[in-house]
Amino acid sequence: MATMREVARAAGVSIATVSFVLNDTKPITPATRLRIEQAMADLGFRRNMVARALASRRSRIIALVCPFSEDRMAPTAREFIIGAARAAKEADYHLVIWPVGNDGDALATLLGQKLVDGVLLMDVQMDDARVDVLRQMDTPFALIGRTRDLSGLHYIDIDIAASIRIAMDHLAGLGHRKIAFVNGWQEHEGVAGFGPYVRSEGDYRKLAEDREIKPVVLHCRRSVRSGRDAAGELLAAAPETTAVVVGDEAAAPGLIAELTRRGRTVPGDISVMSLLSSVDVAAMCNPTLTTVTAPGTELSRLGVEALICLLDGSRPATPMLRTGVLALGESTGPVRGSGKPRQRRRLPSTAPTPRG
Amino acid sequence: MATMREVARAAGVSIATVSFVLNDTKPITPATRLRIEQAMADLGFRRNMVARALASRRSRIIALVCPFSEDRMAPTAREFIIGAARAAKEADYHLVIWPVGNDGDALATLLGQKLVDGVLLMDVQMDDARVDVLRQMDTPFALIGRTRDLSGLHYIDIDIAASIRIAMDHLAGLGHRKIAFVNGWQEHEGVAGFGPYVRSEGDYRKLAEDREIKPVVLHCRRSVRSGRDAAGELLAAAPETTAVVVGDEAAAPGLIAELTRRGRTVPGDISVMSLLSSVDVAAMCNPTLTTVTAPGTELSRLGVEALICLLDGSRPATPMLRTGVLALGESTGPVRGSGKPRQRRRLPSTAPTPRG
DNA sequence: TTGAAAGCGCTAACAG
DNA sequence: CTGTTAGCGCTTTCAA
Repeated sequence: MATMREVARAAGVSIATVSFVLNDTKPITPATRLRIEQAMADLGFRRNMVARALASRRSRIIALVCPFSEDRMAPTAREFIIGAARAAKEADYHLVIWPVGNDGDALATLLGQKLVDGVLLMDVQMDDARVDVLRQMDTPFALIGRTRDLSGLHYIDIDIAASIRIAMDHLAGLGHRKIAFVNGWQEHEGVAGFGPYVRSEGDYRKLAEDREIKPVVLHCRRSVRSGRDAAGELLAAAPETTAVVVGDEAAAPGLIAELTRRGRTVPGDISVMSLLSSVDVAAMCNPTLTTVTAPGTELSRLGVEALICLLDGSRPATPMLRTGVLALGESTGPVRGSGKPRQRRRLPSTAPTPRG
Repeated sequence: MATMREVARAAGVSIATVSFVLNDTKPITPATRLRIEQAMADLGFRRNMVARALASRRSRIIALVCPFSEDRMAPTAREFIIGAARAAKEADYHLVIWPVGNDGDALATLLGQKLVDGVLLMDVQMDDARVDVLRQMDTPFALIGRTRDLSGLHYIDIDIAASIRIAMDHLAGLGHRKIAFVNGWQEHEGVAGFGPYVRSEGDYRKLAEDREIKPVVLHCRRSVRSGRDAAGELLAAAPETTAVVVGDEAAAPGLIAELTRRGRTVPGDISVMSLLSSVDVAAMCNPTLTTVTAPGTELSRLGVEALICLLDGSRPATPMLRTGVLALGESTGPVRGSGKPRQRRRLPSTAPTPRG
C-alpha cells in the first residue's frame, strides 16, 4: 500500500504538498494538485488513519458508551447503534462500541488510551458517574438522555412529557377517562435512575391532574413476567380502569396476556398502549400495540452529529428534545359504550424541537 | 497525561526499558521493573493506543461489518453487536461498527484506511462479494455465517440442520405428522442468498422425507404482514396442517394473528413455532412463541474469539457450528386428539460442535 | 539486562 | 505556492 512519501516522489513534489491537497489545508496550483491526484490514483493511495491520528492528535474515532447489562432497551438499542454508526460514517468518523458499567471506572481506563476524540453516552442516568469521569478527563461528549443537572451539557433526549401527552390525548380522544400508568422501574447495581422512567411519572400525574383524571400509577420491571404481575395489581387496585399506558415495551405484552387470561378483552374492555417502544416490537404483539414510538435511530444520529459538531468545533450543537410519534395498533379502541368510531390514521412526524 | 518518556525519566531508565516491561517482551530485573511500575502508577501513565498502533503496525481494533439495511435480523443484531463488543474488550481489543452495503466497495475503502487489524463479517451470503474484497486486500477475517465455498475460511455459524431437527422433533413428540415450513426469503439488492434461509429449506425437506411427512414449504418476507399472508396461503394450500415452523421471527406473530383471525386456535388447532428467533421476541408474542433460539451473543463472541485467535497468531480457530436451544412457549401443543400431555421442560444446552 | 536510535506514516509550523 | 523539518508516542532492532 502506497504511502504519502511514494505519492510525493511519483508526483515530483514534497510530502508536505501532498498533505496539503489531501487535507485541503493550503492553496495549491491546479497543475500540481492534478499531478498529485493522478499519482494517488495510480498508486491506489489510501491515507493511513493511524498515522494521521498520531500526527494530528485526532483519531476521528468516537465511542458509543452503552450499558453493560443485557436487559435494558433491548430492541431499541440496536437502532441506536446502527444509527450512530451510520451517522459517524457519513461524517468520516469511526464508531467504537464500549460496553461499560455504570460506575465510571472502565470508562476512565478506556479514555486513558487516548483512542477516541469524543464520547456519546447512551442510557444516561439522572446522576451519572460517567459524566463526571468524562468531565474530569476532559473529553468532549454528548448525551443521549440527560442528567438532572444540565449545565454545560450537550444532549439529545426524548421529550417524555410530550410523548406521554400524545398517549393521553390518543386515549382521551377515544373517550377514556380512567387511564392508568405502568411505569418502568429500575433500582439496582448503582442504576440511580433512568431518566425517562424518573421523569415520566411526574409528567403523567401532571397531565392526569390537568384533565381531572384520578392518577393510578403502578410499576413494572423490564420483563414480560413483570407485565403480567402489573395486570394483576391493576385489576386489584383500580378495576374500573379502561385504559393503560405502559412505560416498558417488554412488559406490555405480558400485561395484555394476563388481562386476556383474566377475561378482559383488549381493546374491548381495556385499551393498552406502550410508551416509546420500537415499531418492531409493537408490530409483533398480538394484538399489535399502539405505541408512541421511540425515535431510536434519530436520537443516536442527532447525538453523533452533536458530538462531531463539538469536535469539529463549528458551533456547539443546540440541545434538543425529540418527541415520539403515535403509531396506531390494535390494542387501543374507544371506551366501551362511547360509540366513537375507531380512529385509524397515523399522525405526522414532529420536527425537532430546539431547546434553550 | 504522562508519556513513556516521562515515566522513563522518573524511573531513571530508558524509554525502551519501559516498553519492555509494558509489553513483557524482554526480561527485566525485578528491581527496575518495580521502579518503573511505581513511576507509572505515580504519573498515572496510560499507554497511548494510537502511537502504539503506528509503531507496532497493529491497532488492536477489529471491525464488525454489518448490513447497511435496517430490515434484517432486527432484534438479534443487537445481541450480536453487544456480544462482539464485550468479547473484544475482554481480549483488550476495540470494536468498530462498519455498516456497509453488500457489494464490497465501501468495505474496500474502509480497509484501505488501515485502521483495523481484522474484520468480522456478519450476515454472510452464500456468495459474498465482501469475502472476495477481504481476501484481495488480504485482511484477516472471520465469518458469522458461511459462504458456499468454505475453503480456508474461519467461520462460526448456526447449525441450521440440527436446529430444524430440534423443531421437528419437538413437534413430532407432540404427535404432529403434518408439519409445514415457512421459510424466510430475500432476494433483493444483490442479496444473493442468506445462508440459513437457503440451507434450511433443503434441510427441512430431508427431515420431512426421513419421517415420511409430506413437505409443505411456503415463503415469507421479514415482516408481520408477510406472516399474515403466509397464514392465508397455508390454509389454502394445506388446510390439514397441524403444525408450522416459521423461519422468520418477524413473520411468526403475523402468522399466528391471522390464523386466529380465521378461527384457528393456537396451539389448539395448529401449533406454531419459530426458528432461531431471540428469546425476547418469543416472549413478547401472544401466545408466547416456542422457538429454537438463535444463540446470538454466543455466535458473535465466538466469532470475535476466532478472529483474535487468528490475529494473535496462536492457532487458527476451528470452524464451528452452534445449535439453537429449544425454548418452550405456549404456541405449540399436542396434536388435537392425541391425548398426549403437554410437554413442559427445557432441553439442556448443547455444547459447541467442532467441525472438521 | 539495559540503552541508543531508527523509524511507523502523517501533520503542521516555518521558511523560502 | 511549495519544501524542509521536527515531531506525534511508541516499538523494536542492534549494540553494549
